[in-house]
Amino acid sequence: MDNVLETLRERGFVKQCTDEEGLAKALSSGCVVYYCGFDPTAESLHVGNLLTVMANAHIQRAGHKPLTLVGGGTAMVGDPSGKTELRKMLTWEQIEKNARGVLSQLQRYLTLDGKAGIPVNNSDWLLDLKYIEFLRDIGRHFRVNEMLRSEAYRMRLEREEGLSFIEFNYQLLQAYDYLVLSRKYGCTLQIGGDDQWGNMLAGVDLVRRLDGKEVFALTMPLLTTSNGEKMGKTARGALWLDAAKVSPYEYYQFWINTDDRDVERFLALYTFLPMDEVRGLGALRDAEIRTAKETLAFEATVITHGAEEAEQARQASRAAFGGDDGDVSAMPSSTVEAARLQAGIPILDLLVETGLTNSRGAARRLIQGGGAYVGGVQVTDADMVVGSESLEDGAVMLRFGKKKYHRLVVS
RNA sequence: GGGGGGAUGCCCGAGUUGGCCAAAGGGAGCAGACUGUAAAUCUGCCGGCGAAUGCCUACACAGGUUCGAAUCCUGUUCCCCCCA
Repeated sequence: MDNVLETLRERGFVKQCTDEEGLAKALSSGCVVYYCGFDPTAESLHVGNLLTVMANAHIQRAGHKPLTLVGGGTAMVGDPSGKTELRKMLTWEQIEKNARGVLSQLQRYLTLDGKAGIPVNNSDWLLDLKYIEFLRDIGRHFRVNEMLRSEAYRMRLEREEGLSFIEFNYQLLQAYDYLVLSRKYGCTLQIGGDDQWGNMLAGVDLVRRLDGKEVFALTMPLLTTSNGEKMGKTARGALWLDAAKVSPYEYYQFWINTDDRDVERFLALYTFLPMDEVRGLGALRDAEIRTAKETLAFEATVITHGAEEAEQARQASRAAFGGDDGDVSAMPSSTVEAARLQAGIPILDLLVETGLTNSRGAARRLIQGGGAYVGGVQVTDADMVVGSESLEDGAVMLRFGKKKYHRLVVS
């Protein structure tokens, strides 16, 4: 069994580890049962979660067994780690719904058949906990001074918003999860984002104290782009992995717009390409690096949405930006009745209806700024009416700025 | 429980001797130029509707004073700090 830890390190996944040597040894001497938690705070995962998902995939591919913990119980409480403010409480119904969505997404990246990988949900053991019992058995092992010192809580204590007691409990619950999984499945490794470090250590300590067992924790770095932005965040919010929220085309666009400086790093983290290929692509310079970005976008889209969708996204992307070749059909589009187009549709209405802009005022400003195009021709008049003369191959191609396209297909 | 402070547009943050406030400034975002669907830079925009010097909605929530309130008063909610 080759050393996954080395692979992870080489690809940039490793941030902190409780005992690297010990872990390397464990990983190379047999199948390790490991766990990684995802709190179902939304019905879909996003690119920010993708890093740990990829790490999970590498470890499973190396022959180890993941327990993917969807935190239905912990989501009832809410993790303050890395959060600058109290997040709003979710209802149980919402959490359950989210949990189903999250789990089904994880199945795209990992084999979770109950044997090679096992989905678990901490609502199974957290929801029925007895308060006093829990305090006596688990709570007494936690030192508040120590907890307060941890980065995760300190940040909140320094802020105006403060920290509520319910959030303060989060760490105990996560630590308890580790204990349960250790006992029930022989789990000996927890992985997660570096903001989880404190919670993970608490778990490692708890298992050692109660059961005298040595278990490991391994964190992934919290990525920021070279521009200093949080990875996976766009102005519109998170970049979701759910095709219904973010189409494969948009997803592909996100990746192909990667900053030059991030290309090699992202290829290593978000694709399964061998490292020598990654380095080769990362060495490209100037306009050539677009090739590398295309590879990144394609591979990343394959992993999340499948080869077929990725191919379509690539074709659409080429059609929009690369010239004439490519297939336009995967571009964002909507339909319009032939009769309506015949009669003519004001450009302002069209821009709003297609979602390219959210108000007529914004559309007007866009046109004044010269950023709107119909069929490749710049719109100069905000009162322009689009009619069937703008049709090309049964559709009208609208463009908003440099990067946003929309095909209006006649039905 | 007592006392003090605070809640402003996507975020941060001015503004609180009532009108000049759709609200300074910064960031983010969008567009234009330059480029390589990159970065940096410069320019414009940045609540909604609108052709508009116009209207509507907005400064935690609900009322009130006033010709007129983000700014004053009352109540409510939430947050922070000090004391218990």
